[in-house]
Amino acid sequence: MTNQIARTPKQVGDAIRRHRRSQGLKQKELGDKTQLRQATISGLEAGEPGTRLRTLFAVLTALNMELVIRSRTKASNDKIEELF
Amino acid sequence: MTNQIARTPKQVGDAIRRHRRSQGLKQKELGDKTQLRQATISGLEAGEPGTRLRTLFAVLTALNMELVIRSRTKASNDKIEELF
DNA sequence: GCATTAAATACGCTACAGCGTATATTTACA
DNA sequence: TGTAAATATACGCTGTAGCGTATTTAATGC
Repeated sequence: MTNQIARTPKQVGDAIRRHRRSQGLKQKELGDKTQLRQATISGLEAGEPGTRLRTLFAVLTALNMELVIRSRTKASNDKIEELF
Repeated sequence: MTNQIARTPKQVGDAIRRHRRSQGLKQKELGDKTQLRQATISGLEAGEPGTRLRTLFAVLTALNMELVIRSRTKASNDKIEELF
């Protein structure tokens, strides 16, 4: 499944890059959709911790993605999610 | 279940506030754990879109939380998660 | 290999997060 | 209802994200 756990900005960037590429988009094209520069997308995907939530959600929305916020104590749920 | 979907900074703030309170923590105490000011926690929980990922993850870590990044196309999964 | 396209990096600039400190406001409860 | 605790807000300051623009470096295809 395409669900990515993220505990660091780097992991957020990796997940976004995967999703962007799976949709056949270039950083520049994603930048056009979000009113952000190609350089800004680059920074987000690189996991720059100074990236703002405004930027993150602009990109998530453009990629039709969302976050789930949860406790780290999720062993049982994780196992069941493997079914998908 | 305590899983919160977030598509906006505001929803992130709401989820964090819920988790903080469920752990019996004050904003000041959470600030002490994360080296952030009580005012900064206040802003994050209010959903200020300029909040940095550095700040978000400092708080998520202190609260023993994590993010899941996924596609919005999750109807079937969502239903099954209701079992928990 | 070489050309082309994509991604990373650079520079000066403006905007604003987060800081320390302090106060105002709201919430809780005796 | 009054008072203490919790949260929101203010002010001046420093650091840095994101901007436009441009270039460098890396990846892709012929």
